[in-house]
Amino acid sequence: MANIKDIAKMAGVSVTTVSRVINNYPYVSAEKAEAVRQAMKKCNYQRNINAVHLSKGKTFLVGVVVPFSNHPYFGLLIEGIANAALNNNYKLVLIQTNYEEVKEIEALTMLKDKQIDALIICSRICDWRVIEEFIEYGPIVLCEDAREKNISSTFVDHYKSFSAALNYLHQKGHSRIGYCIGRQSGTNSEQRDAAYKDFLKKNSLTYNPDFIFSGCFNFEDGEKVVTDLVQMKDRPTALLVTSDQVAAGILTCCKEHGIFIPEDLAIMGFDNQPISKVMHITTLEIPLVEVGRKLFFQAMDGETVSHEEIAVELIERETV
Amino acid sequence: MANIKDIAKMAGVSVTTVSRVINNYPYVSAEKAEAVRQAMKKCNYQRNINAVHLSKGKTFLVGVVVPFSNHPYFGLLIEGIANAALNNNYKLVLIQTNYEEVKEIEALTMLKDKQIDALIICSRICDWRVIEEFIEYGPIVLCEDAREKNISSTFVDHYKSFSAALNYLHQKGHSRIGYCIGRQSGTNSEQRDAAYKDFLKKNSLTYNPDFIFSGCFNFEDGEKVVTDLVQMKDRPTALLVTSDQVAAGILTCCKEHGIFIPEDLAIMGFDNQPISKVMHITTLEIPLVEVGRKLFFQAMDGETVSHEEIAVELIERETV
DNA sequence: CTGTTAGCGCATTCAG
DNA sequence: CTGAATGCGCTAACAG
Repeated sequence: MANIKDIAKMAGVSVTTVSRVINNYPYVSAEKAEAVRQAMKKCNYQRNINAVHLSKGKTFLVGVVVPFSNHPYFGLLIEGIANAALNNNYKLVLIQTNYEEVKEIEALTMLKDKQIDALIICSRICDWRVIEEFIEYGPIVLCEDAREKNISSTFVDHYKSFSAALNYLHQKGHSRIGYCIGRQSGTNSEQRDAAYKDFLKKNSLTYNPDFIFSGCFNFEDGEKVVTDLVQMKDRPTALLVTSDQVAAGILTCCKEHGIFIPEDLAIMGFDNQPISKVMHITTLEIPLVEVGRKLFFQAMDGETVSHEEIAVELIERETV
Repeated sequence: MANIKDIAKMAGVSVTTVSRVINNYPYVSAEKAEAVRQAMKKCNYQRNINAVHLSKGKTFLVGVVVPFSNHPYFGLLIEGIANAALNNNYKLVLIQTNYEEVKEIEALTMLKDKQIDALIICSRICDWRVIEEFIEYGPIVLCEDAREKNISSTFVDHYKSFSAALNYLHQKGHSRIGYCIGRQSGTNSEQRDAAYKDFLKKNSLTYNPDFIFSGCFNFEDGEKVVTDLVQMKDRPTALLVTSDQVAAGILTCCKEHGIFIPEDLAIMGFDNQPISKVMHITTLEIPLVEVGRKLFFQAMDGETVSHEEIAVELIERETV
């Protein structure tokens, strides 16, 4: 395949001139520019982007770390990032970690390698100290409350929003409240658990470990929850479910087991995914696409560290 | 940041030797190797991957084109590709097209640019002729029946499987059968439509355009279908739904409208997504993760053109 | 086992 | 407005 030198030769100019027309620089005479364009067309010339990257020290690639890509929560986040990226001539490198630390380190290494210009971690698994070692190599952005840290983040204050949800449920008359969550570790989960425990304490309620269901990621995980629920003698009367998908699954399975919503069990979802609207699930809206967009722009602005808190909104429907 | 030359100088060897230890070549004396390793550690050396790429003419990046990433169908496909890729030291570049032709061309251009080593198109929007122009630049793999074409593909024969599903429904006593589909164009959709029309003809049934619902991608799209259904005087008695998500949405909304499944309406999904199991939806299983895996390996094997047909399996549950 | 040297393809001073 | 020369960081003949 033809390279810039070939084109230069063919057009009877220097490589510099070719480079200039490729990059739309001014100060090239019309005739030479035209000659170059002719030559390029004739050879079906395409510049080697790797050479550009090497030369410029930039790749226009941004890495995105997610545990799974086939999950609506991350799907929406990715969508937001992808759209912003594409509009800014950036491409996305998706790193699916399955929550394996090694994969996340691989992603970090890509930043160090300069294979990507910046890294967005949608859900962190590595310890903060290992992340820290990489910040000198390029912008790293987190989707969790990192106000204490010296890297940018876009996040919802899960302590605050979980508290709000809890209080909402309480004021609706519930005092036996449980919650469903994905993984138990992680900043977000820890914030929620803290909110939960503080809520309990404040209202002099006792902590019941059976009321906490972890490993709840997808619709189908709602089935396990209901299976457990059915076998409990003292069931919670309300459930805070950190994903609308799971809430939908619970709702569906409850119907099968004759558990009426919200009479027997109040359910509150999270995210305001489309499914929650169809199923009339009361939920806490999180504008994930917008979060993704913001994450991207923070990743682009490697200079300044900023922390954007995203407001959530309670959407009252029919499951509480 | 230190480069290979600095390390060479520091270790008192040549760059080649440094390169050799970096790449674990044999034939390097233990002492020199050790000296190099020391120097690398001391400088926290990291090789610039772009230089490697330029030098080798390879990027270990494979592009994946999907219309949306937050869709369970593509999510599963991506998962399969991503896992295979990661196990083979390849990274994934995700190109979300939203079914815009330009985006797909951008992806094709990345191949031409040599920014990616191969391209997997999970759902094609471009005309075949434009794809064709790019095959000289690197392996392009399609997830659709491309047996007539000179590029590799992994696919299910949608004509065959749709026919099988139709016959199954027919033999269950249905003759008023409709179907729900994502987009109407595209190889897969056309194959299905052909199967549908042939089925109708063979059984002397009349074609009713109202029985075809397009734009059905997600759970929430089931709502529209049911809204339409409710207003029809002569409803179909069975629906073939090309996505379990949509089937689940239809099922859920039907319940709300007092339409009993399968008595009033039989529903058959596609893919055998987890949600179909929870909701007991009869479906046609497509091993998407496996499809993704195969796509990746075809993309890697740029030499040979192969076509892998994937068998589907009918999973009988309770909605037919 | 080791080093020299010539690319990989392009961008970018710096003179003219 | 133009081009020669240099560098980006690394790999891979090739010669020893």
